[in-house]
Amino acid sequence: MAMPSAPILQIALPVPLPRAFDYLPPAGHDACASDVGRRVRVPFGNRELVGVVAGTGPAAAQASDLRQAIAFLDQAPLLHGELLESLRWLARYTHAPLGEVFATALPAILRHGEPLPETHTPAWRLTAAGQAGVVRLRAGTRPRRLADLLAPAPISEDSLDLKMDQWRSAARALGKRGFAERIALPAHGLVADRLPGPVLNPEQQAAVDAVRASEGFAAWLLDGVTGSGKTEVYLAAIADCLAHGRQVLVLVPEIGLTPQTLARFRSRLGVPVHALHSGLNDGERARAWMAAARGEARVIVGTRSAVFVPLPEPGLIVIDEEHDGSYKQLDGIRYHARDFALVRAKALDVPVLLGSATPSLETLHNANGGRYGYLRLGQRAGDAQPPQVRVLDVRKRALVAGLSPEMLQAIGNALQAGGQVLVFKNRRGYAPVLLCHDCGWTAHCRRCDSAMTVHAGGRRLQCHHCGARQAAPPACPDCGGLALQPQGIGTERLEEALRERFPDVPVVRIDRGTTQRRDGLGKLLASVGQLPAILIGTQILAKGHDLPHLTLVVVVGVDEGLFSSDFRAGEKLVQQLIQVAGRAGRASKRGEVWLQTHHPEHPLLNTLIAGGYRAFAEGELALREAAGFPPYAHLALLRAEAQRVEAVQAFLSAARRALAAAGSDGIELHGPLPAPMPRRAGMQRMQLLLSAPQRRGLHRLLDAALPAVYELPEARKVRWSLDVDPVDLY
DNA sequence: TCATCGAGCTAA
DNA sequence: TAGCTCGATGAA
Repeated sequence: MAMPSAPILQIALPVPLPRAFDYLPPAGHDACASDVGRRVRVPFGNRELVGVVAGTGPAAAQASDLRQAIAFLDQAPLLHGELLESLRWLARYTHAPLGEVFATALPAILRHGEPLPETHTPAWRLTAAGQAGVVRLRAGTRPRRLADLLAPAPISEDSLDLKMDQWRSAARALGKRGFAERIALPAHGLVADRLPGPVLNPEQQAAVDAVRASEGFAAWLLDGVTGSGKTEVYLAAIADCLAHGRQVLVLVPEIGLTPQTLARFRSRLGVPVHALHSGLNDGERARAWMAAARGEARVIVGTRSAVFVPLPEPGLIVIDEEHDGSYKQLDGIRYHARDFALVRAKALDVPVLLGSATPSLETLHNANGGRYGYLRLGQRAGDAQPPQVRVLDVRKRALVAGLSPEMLQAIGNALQAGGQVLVFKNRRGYAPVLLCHDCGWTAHCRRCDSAMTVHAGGRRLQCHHCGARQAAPPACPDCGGLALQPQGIGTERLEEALRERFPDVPVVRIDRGTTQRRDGLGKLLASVGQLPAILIGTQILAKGHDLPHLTLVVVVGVDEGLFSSDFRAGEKLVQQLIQVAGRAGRASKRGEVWLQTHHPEHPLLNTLIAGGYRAFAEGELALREAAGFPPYAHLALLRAEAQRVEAVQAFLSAARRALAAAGSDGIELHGPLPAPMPRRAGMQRMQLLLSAPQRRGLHRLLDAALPAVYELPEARKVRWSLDVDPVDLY
């Protein structure tokens, strides 16, 4: 069809093959460099796929063997400039196919080839006749009130919902008389009311000034204890960017993006704030993404995947709670949103602000090495005082649902004094194990190497790893005995015990179910108000909502985290402890935090109590350096799973040989070893760990060896994936 | 004899 | 990854 000598399109397709595919351009088009980044529909096997043009090239020798692309889907490239180049970088860094990286970055609707969505918001405005005729409308009526609202400027339907009841019928009435009309307005054409913020304290002001003074790329660590007012620093820095006509991207952890957070940003910035998170449907996500691409969205607040929004007029990237684990994607393209945001900020030449009360050791290491600027907020905002932390030795104590008598006493006292109590236990369900007291049998998941968690007061069993559920057996399946007992404590059991002990006080358990619904947690907390109450929960409670009446935080079950084999377990435990502890005493009352443990002498606890997070982090960094762990070494984990262990073992052994053959450069290979959970959802799992002193060498080795790994015959028999910078080794 | 299932292969 | 082929198995 096309001339054999015409240039061809190199197209990245969403398939797990590490190469681009050559096509002839669609009929009537000549391929040229400006096609790069456009979406195209192409025949692939006997189906059609949507891909993105990754490049153009000279005609292959047998151009007539190539198939022809069906059509371009966009007039102009959808991916271009900085975002396109950063995504290419990400594909190289994760050693993932470019097409899959593009597919991860694009909203689902665009990935599937739908046309670009309309991003304008429906709004109402007065017509000229309306402007002139307002005075003739009877005062006090709804049409008159609406007309008065609309007189200064058009208002979006969303805002009208907030400003006036039953405005729709009034709008219809005005419309009928030709006084008002419904229009589509770009988001930035709308102005919201803007509330003034508090006066910044000197530390906050210094932080804002430092970020503002950055010329081009600069990374800033904002190290501030809970309640020190990091958000006010973000808001001031964002407002400054907006004033200079620049866009801002704000990344927040999965559970940090509450309606309250958004409302605060909206009311304080005076511009529309676009949210991008898992609660949105595909259409809403695509609209927010496109609004950013068109420069209509000025502030984008989103979770992990928001790191992929285009920023044509960038000014600043903020990463709140930068240490949070939810920034790492655990399947598919295993990117780290914080790290990718840094790469983008550098490419965009804008500052990036990393906030945390408990910075990750990677980030601290960068700050210590002078690569990141260091900004500290030492004092709590207002007159809030830091909580008092006590370690409670519960050895040889009679425990009620895992709580010692002193602890129950303390809870009682706090309630008596009119305060609220938070009980933190990082274990969902009723009990972690169901045990037969006669023969020692325990309930295990049939498809995983793990115990089933007891739920619903002992009536149901659930596997937290594969989601399997079943009714709890009435008798022991092994010996027939009736002595089945839930062992250990979960949040459900704590709830039961605390209700019994404190019958006059509301006891609220917070779990996935209660928080999944739109602002379910907010409603739940509102129902408690400021009366004495007990809140029970897992990590979910550690951040997000303000709990101003909390005077006591009780942490049960520190011990499980103290002796974990994962090298990051200590860091995670301490971060969690500090996050939870930070919930106490946010208002004028000084809060108390009690940690209950069987290991009061544990060095981790001692360091933490005596020196705080800083001391812990310095000690931990020294340990990591001595042991050759990140951030002093660079890891990559090759995982594989299959029904049969032999297949997994064979693949990883072959992969190891391929890696060794590519030259080792001081890189250590560990394994193949069984994964910490060797069987999950019926699959046998093993892994091969690569550890390198230098990042460069690690990537050189992977670049050299991975093509051979893709081609291994053993690879066909397993599902495998590579995770560069794995967060946990599971 | 036909239908169904799973393993293995290919895609430009 | 998705869709297809091919060979083995099983019910009628």
